[in-house]
Amino acid sequence: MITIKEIALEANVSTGTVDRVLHKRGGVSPKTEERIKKILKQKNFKINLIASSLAMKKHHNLAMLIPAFDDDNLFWKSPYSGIQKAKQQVSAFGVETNTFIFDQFNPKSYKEAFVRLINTNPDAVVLVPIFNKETHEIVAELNEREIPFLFFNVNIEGFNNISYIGQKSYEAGVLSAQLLELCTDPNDELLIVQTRKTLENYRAISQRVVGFKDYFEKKKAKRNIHHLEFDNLIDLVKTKSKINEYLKENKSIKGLLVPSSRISNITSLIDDYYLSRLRLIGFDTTPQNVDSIKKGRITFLISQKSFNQGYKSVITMSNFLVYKEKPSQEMPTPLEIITKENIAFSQFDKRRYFNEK
Amino acid sequence: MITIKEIALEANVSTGTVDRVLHKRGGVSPKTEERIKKILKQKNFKINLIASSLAMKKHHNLAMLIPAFDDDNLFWKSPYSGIQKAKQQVSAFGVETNTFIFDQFNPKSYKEAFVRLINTNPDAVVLVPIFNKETHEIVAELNEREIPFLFFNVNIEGFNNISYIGQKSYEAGVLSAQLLELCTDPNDELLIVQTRKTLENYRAISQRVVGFKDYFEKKKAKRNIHHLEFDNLIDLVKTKSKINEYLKENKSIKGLLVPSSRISNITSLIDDYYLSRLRLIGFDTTPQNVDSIKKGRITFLISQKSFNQGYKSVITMSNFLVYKEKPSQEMPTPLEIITKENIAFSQFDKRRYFNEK
DNA sequence: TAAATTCTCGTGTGCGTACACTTTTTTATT
DNA sequence: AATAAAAAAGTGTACGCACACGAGAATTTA
Repeated sequence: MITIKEIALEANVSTGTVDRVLHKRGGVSPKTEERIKKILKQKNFKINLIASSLAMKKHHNLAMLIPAFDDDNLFWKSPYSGIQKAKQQVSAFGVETNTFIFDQFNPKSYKEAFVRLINTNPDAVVLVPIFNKETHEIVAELNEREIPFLFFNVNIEGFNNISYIGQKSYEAGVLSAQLLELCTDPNDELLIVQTRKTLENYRAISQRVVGFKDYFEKKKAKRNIHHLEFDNLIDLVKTKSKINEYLKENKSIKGLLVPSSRISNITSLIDDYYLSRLRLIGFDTTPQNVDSIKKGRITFLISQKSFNQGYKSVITMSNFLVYKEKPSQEMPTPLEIITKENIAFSQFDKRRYFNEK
Repeated sequence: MITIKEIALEANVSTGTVDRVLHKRGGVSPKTEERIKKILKQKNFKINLIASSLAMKKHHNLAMLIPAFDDDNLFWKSPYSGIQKAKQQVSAFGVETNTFIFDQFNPKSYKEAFVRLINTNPDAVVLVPIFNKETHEIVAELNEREIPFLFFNVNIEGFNNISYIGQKSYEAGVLSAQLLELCTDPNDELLIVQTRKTLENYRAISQRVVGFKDYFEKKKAKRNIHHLEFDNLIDLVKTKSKINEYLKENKSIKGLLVPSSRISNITSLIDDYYLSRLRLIGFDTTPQNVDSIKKGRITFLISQKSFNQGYKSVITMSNFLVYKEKPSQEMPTPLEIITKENIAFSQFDKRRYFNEK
């Protein structure tokens, strides 16, 4: 391994001068610079990132703005865990992470959390831009202060975020259509069960539905697709009877799609009698969904590996801060297909990744 | 961030003593050790891995023994790429990696490559134990020299390898059965197409077949399962007529399983007429298979993420060398389900992982 | 020739590791 | 009980490598 020292020796300068060339900090005569650059190239010098990180020890402040999770809706627990894991790792590089939590159904709490966040003077921000209007205000503030930011899990187009890390919703919908097509007959009818707009990340969900429908239209494989929409999931008795009633009346429905992470809430309401004739597809490996698929009450889950999303967001932003490494504008998460038979192997490997880089 | 220095100060000892406690190197009185441990815990001390790696800088020699790949069989290209990537990362930690290649159909070349390998005096070995008898000899030598080793991709039981990193073949077979069951009707018949014993990693392939059959037996979902076996894939004309003939005669066959990575070789022989009525499942994302699935000539691929296997093997062994971190005896790779609609998102993320650990 | 500017050097810093060395404690011997 | 010898415990510090700053040297400009 070639070190700066060796380069310096060869070029008849000190390590400091080589370092200044490496980091383009100026103050080196063109002649010397050329000479050093040539030797660097010739010897194929690569900065030792370990030593580099140790020496820098700049303190960066990375702020996260993400929704809270609770027993009722555990979806956000998983990215949160990913963030926690990444946090430990980047801390060795002098990147401190502070997480600010908001209520995903309350735009006001989103703004308030952001105010708290911005008061800590972050060097970069990772956020889940759930609310459109408020995000405009937040981004305006970030731009004014020239703070780089990236979106994760939820995307809104038209901002200068340095990256988006998350699922492509439309494509996820297409995939769910393909799977349902494969495991039903051409004449079977399908049912989409949705919850009301305000209950979830509506943009992603509706994109999934569009992708789902487009799939059949493009293939000219006409299917009769039914819709059921519920205002809430609180009045379970009413919801239950409504959905079972519907399945009773429409005997040809053989496939069910829940385009949100709520599929296990839905399947728990369906009578076993109807359940047994259905193929069921949902999204995200929430603890409840995992439980349901293990029991055979869900056919497929499409996972967005939200643990990895959280993890990757922090790592990506940290790399940007520490190494000025620009990420690609979009980093789509894999569309992982989960069934009863492979779920045991899909869990994120909780052991340390390591070394890496 | 708490440093060793601060701990030492607090405990009234030198940094050397703290270090000895941290690494259990002995030579510390129980009383002092207790005191230091208490302070470590209380202050929640975590080793700064950056500084640690820099300080160690021992030079480890990690040797790899893996099969070659060529245009005809590209399977081993992917783990090789994973190894290459990991190589770069661990090099910063003073772990050098040397790869020795052998012909996967030639036991002699396996032994020969090993002789070359052992002459470089490696500190640890990562290998693909394709040949049973020769592996016994190799392991004997490794044990005598007390060189730790791990298996990847191919497993043989009964050795003292520190870990196995790869797919669980039986479970992969079970999964393929579930998928075929889901996308065919209960009365449809199924066909398994195999190549001859010597052509591939036979152990894994037969385990997949066992898993496949067990799935239907355990569910008491009797299926008529046909078998076709080919001696080679060279006499394409003969093979082609044989397989099409068979499909012609057995009109109820609606699902096809190729339990190796050769599915695209097989599907390319099948007439479109028969292909269109079949659901097809194969293994591994070789370039040919990827091409076929994109064209819709394969329904499902079950990928073992062999890139990751290679990557993980190197990382795991490197962690063992550098940090004495014992891996679990078995590290199963995810059983990734690939379809036409999600393959674009399944490619291993080639960007740097980073920082991690 | 003095002053200003540009270039280069030397070195302390980050933090943990490991080895050579000194100090303390224990054990054995008379 | 005194002393020597051996073992155990603990100390001090050079090292890994890149980074960046203060200061000095060389060059240019006034």
